[in-house]
Amino acid sequence: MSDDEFLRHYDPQAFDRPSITVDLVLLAIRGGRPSALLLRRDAPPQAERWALPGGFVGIDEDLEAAAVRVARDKAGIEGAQLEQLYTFGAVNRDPRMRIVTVAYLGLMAESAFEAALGAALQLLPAALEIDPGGEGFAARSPEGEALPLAFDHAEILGTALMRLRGKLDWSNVGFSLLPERFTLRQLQEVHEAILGTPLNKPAFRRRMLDKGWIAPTGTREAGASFRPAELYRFQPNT
Amino acid sequence: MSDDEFLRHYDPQAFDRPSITVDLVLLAIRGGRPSALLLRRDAPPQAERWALPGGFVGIDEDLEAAAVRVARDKAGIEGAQLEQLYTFGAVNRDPRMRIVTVAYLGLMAESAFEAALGAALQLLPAALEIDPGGEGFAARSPEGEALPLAFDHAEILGTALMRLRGKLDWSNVGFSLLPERFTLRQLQEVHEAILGTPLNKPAFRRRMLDKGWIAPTGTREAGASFRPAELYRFQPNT
DNA sequence: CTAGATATATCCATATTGATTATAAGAGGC
DNA sequence: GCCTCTTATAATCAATATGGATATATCTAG
Repeated sequence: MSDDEFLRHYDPQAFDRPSITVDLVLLAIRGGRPSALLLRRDAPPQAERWALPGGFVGIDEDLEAAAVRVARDKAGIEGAQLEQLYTFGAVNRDPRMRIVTVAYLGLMAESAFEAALGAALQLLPAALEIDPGGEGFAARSPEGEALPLAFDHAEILGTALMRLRGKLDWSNVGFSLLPERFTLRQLQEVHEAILGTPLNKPAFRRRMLDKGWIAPTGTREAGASFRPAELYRFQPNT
Repeated sequence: MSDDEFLRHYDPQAFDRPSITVDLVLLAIRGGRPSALLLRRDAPPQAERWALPGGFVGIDEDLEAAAVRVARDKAGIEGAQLEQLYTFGAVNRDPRMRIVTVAYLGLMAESAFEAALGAALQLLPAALEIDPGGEGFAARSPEGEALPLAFDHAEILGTALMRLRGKLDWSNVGFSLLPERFTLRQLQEVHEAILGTPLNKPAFRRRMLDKGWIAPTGTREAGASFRPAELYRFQPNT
């Protein structure tokens, strides 16, 4: 069934007010690149395109509660830390009917990302390649194919990447993408993946330590064939 | 009619999906303080409390179009420059029914603010006194009385002030609050009003000029009984 | 022409940043 | 046990940005 055929059987005037959904941008740094969890649509409209996990907001459900529920039901993620991103409400963003969606951004460590992939087999990890020039990006499958995105989800993902870059050096978003204990090099790699540019190592160390956000744990990374680095943990500012 | 009495005649289950509204935070710097345009509610619920201008989003209306329409119809502001602020959707934020509201932020020069006050007589200019400590604020009438705010509109206004502070030194929000041509001292006063702290004058001048955002016009301010200052205009970065 | 007020420019001490170089600490080969 | 390799961590220096103070310029009012 094509999009056109589907729409012929759909009554867009069935309701007189917009529906409200939440859509989730669930991100981790995977192999040095920001990556999002996407679902392949198997029914029209936009069949075979890739979409963000989402769902309708219940009449007695807070927006954030709906987002947490979608994270659990569609991505197998329990107790996700979600932040409201932006609300998308263009009239024709969904061909079926008027839907306003509140996008949420969830950040997780690579291990949680892999766990979600294992728990919900329909999920695909899409690497988001940031254009060197600046604004745009491309979503690619693990095999390197460009992924066509459904509806306005490319715009939502782009907004998420911009938000991430903007908050990087004054908020704790960097730590949300790392395990509880991490080395300074891992932290720097996360920053570099988000910014898309290499950073100066000593200056980065100094800035991070001076901010007072991280505390050494006294333990060191294991399994390296060279000098192991100190493990730090995130410590909200006093 | 009290709120309780009103609610007894209201059926909160009349509809099965949330309604969507836009609420507008219309700000200017007035007499050295951030000030917002508010409307006094004359009917329950929350009668006699002060509310942000707002309205329902039409089924065939983009979110931003609805915000522009509300700015025109309820505040007499034509062609407002509005930026989406945040979406508030707590289940009980409105006692009548489930309403999700998308808040928009509009900045204007003091002259446009005064013009709006003259055009829509129901509007009240509320000065927003930022608590010295940090987060909170108080809304005061021109006579200095504390204004009780309706629904969650205090939270919305607080979010607007935080957004304004956050964007101040890397975006053009400062210029949106000034007339087309302005002196460096006016620009500094706007920044000080938003931050709530005095700023170093030579350092402020240097930073603003170095950013390349402003260009001298060659004309000078008039009517001063002392040396007139150069008038600058905003020039988006090349 | 002078006084008063404010704009604008200059100067210096200090903090921050980019970049390079030096030292420390572990693993593994011999 | 010692050497080498690799990376972590520290130290150093120059360049830049910032806070604060002072000096100079330019207007109005009288």
